[in-house]
Amino acid sequence: MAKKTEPEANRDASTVRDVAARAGVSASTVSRVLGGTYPVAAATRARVLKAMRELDYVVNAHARALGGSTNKTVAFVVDDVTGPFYAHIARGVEEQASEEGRLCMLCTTHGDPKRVLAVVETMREQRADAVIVVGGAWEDKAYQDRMTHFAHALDRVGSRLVLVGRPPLGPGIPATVVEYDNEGGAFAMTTHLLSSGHRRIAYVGRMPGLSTSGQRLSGFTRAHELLGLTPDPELIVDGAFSRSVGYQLARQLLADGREFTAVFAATDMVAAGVIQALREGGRRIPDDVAVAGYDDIPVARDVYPALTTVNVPQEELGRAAVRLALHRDELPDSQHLVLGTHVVLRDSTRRLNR
Amino acid sequence: MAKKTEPEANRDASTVRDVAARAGVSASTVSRVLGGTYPVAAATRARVLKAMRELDYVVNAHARALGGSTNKTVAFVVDDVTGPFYAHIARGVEEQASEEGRLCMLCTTHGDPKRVLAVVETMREQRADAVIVVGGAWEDKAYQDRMTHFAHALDRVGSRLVLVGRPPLGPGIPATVVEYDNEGGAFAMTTHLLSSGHRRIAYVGRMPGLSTSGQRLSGFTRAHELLGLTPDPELIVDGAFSRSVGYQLARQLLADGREFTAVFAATDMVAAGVIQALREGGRRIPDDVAVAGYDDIPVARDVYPALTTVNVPQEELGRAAVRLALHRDELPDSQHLVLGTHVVLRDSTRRLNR
DNA sequence: TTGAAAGCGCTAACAC
DNA sequence: GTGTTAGCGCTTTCAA
Repeated sequence: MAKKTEPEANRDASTVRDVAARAGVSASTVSRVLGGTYPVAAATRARVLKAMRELDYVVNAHARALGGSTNKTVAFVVDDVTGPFYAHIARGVEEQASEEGRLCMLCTTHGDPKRVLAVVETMREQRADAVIVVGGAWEDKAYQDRMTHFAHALDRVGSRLVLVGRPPLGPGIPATVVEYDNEGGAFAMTTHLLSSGHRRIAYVGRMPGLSTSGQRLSGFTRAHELLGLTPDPELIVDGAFSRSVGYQLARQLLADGREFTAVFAATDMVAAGVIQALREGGRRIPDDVAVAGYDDIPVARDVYPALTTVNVPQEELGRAAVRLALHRDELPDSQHLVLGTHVVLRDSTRRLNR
Repeated sequence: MAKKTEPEANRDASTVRDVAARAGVSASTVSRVLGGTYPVAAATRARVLKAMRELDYVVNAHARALGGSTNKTVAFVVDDVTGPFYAHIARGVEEQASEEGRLCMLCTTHGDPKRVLAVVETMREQRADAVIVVGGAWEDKAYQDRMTHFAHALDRVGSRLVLVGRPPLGPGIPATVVEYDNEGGAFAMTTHLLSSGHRRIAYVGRMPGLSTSGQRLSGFTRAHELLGLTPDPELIVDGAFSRSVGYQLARQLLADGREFTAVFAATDMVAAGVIQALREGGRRIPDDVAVAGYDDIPVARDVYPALTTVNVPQEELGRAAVRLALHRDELPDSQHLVLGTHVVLRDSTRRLNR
C-alpha cells in the first residue's frame, strides 16, 4: 500500500502554482506578494498569504537563484573549524553574512592545497556571492597561479574571492584581501622579549613555505636586527601549528640541551604544548623560561600561567571580509585592508633576572 | 567607457549551450558528459571536455538542483561555532557530509530559540538534504511543537530533521536523533567523586529548562540517591555554559562561605572558569577542592591541573547525524542512536583526605 | 492591479 | 550515440 519513494525525492512540496490555484490568482501574483516589491491589492495579498499558510508553502531557493543570478550565499573555506582561531573568524563571517541576508557555507580543507582548489570550484558552481579563504597561503608558484585563476573565474560569474590573513595575489587581480599586521605583531612581541633582557629566544613552529609563518619569523628577525642581534638558527625549529607539535618540539629542545630563556611560539596552540613540555621538564614559567604565543585565542587565558600573546582581531577579520566583498562597488578603494595587532601581556613572560 | 555592472550580476558565465555550440554538439550531449553516467563517444566527449576547459565552464548548481530535486547540501544549525564542543561536532558533520558528496551550510542561532526556527525555515527553502540541529533543547511546549511542525515540513520536501544531543520529539515524528548518554556520564562522574570520599559536591552551571542540563543534573542526583544521599540544594547553582559564568559562580560560592570539597561543573568551559576562581581564592586543586567537567574538549588538557571530565564523542555525533539522515531508507531502525560517554581521569580530582 | 508567456541552466524522456 | 523536446519553480517583461 505504502508507496516507496526515493529518500531525496521532493514528495509534494507546494509550488507557487499550487498557491495560486488555491488563492484563485495567477502564479505571477503569488510571486509578487513573495517579492513584496510590487503593488498587489490588499485583499488579493491576504488571500495569497492565507493560501501559503494553509499549504505550508516555502519558496524554492534554487528556482529563485536560477532566475535572478544571486544566490545569497557566502562561502567560508578553512583548514579546520576546530581550530579556535578559525572558529572565531568563522563567527565573524557568519554574523556579518547573516546581517547582510546571506547564508554561510562552510568548507574545510585540512590543510590540503588541492582541496582548497576543489572547494573553490564547488563554490563557483554554487554561485556564492563571495568565497572567503582563510589562513596562510602556500608560497608556491603553481598554487598562486591557480588562486589567481579562480579570482578571475569567480569574478566572471559575479562572485568574489576574499583572502583573509594572507597576502594579496598581486595588483589588478580581482580579489578582496583582509590581512592583519602579522609581521608587526611578531616584531612587537620579540621586542618585548628582547627588552626584557632575553637574548636566547627559541622560535617554535616555523613552517617553511607558509606565508603566515614567514611573516611572523620576519618580525622576529627584524626585532633582533634592530638591536644588532642575530637569532640563533639552532633555536628556530620547524613544525605545524598544533599543540602536540609544540609539545614535541619543546621536549626536543630540552633533550638537545639547547639554551634559551624564552620561547616565542608560532601560535597559542603551539604555546600550550610548549608550556606542558617545559613544565614536565622541570622549568618554571616565567621564572626559568618566558613563553609567548600568537593569536590570542581563549586557551591563552586557560593555560597556566596565562599566556602573553599577540592579539589578532579574529571576528573583525571575518566581518570585514564579508562586508568588503559584498559592498565592493561602494568601497572600491578598501579592497585591501590591514587590521592592527597588539601584544597582550599576561603571566607567562617577565623580565629576565640573571 | 567602463560599464557599471551590478555586483551580483552573472556577467557571462558560460552555459551548457555555449559549450555545446563550441563543441559542435547539442546541450544534452554536454549534459551527458557532465553526468558521466551515460554513454558518449570518446571523441565527442573529448571535444566537449576541451570546450569546457576553454570556456572555463562550471555547472550551475542551482539549475541542477532545480531539475533533480536534491541539492546535495546538509545544514548544520548551532548556537555558536566558537564553542569547541560544537566545533568538534561540526567537524564530524563536515567530514561526513563531504564524504557523502554533500556541501555543508553553517547557521548560528546564539541560543535564541526564535532564530532556530527561522534558520530551519531557511533550510527548507534551500531544500537541504538534512537539517542538523545541535545542542540542548528548550523544554518548552511551544518550542517543541514548532520543532515537530518542522520535522513534518522538512519530511514533506524530502528533507530530514536531525536532533543531536537532545531528546526525541516523540514517537512517529519524522526526525533522526543522535544522542549521547548524558545522564549516564554525569552519573558515572558523580559516582567517581562520591566514591573518592567527597560528600559535599557543588554542581555549577544548572540551566533550568534546558534538556542537557536536566539530564546531567539527573545523573548527579541519581548517583547521590544510590548511596542514600541527597545533594544539598545550596550547592547547586544556576548559570549558562560559559567560562565567565563558571568563574563568577565559583567566586560567589566562595564568597558565600559554602562548604564543598568538590565541584562538578556543567561543562569543561565552566570548569575552566571555576578553576581560575578557585585558584584566585587560594584553594589548591585537587588537594583542597576536586574539580570535574563535562564534554572533554581540548581545553580540558590545557587547564592546570588537567581536568577530569566526561568524554563525549563529538566528532562521531556529527558523523552519525549525517550518516543516519542520508541513509535513512537503508537504516530505518537506527534513527535513534545513543552513543556512550565515559569518565576520563586526569589531575583535577583525587581521593578526599580528611 | 493582474494575467499570460518567456526564460533562467540543466536533466531526462523520447525519438532518430 | 546523439539531437529534440519538455519541463523543474520562479521572476519578469509585456499586455490588458
